[in-house]
Amino acid sequence: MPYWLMKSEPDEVSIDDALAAHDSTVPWTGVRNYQARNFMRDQMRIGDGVLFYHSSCAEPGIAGLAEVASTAYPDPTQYDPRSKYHDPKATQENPRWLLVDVRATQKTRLMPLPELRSYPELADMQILKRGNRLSITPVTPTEWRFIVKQLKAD
DNA sequence: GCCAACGTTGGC
DNA sequence: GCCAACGTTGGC
Repeated sequence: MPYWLMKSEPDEVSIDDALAAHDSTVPWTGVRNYQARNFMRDQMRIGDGVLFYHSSCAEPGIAGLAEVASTAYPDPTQYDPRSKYHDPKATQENPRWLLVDVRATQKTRLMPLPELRSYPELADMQILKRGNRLSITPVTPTEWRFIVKQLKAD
């Protein structure tokens, strides 16, 4: 079972927002990076584990756990001229951008970025690498188990 | 607000 | 296909 870390700006969709949504499920709109899109299209499967990460905020870090709840399908915001995610080059016949549904399963304590950096076990996490900007990154089973264990320890 | 890092664009 | 310019991300 693969695992993922997915960044969301809590001003847009926080873990609380996701838990409050119908079925605790939100469409992961707005991914506009080909590598992240390809992860969703080619590798994500229903039931994959997701670390719900808050980014671009006062205290960035892992804020909850979630799971992939759909396979990839076209992101409707690409067709909406009023959306900031609008892409004039996308057509119904040839969608450029995809999304998956994500179901939040639990809010955890916040595990802030400096704490993530403090664990030697997590030194190879993509999110911690210099210049990392990808909004979706794979997480190894070992990293997943370690993080979940830390989150449940208190 | 700053700025390093990196992806995309477009002229050639 | 190269690569400079530009735009965006995201932590600080």
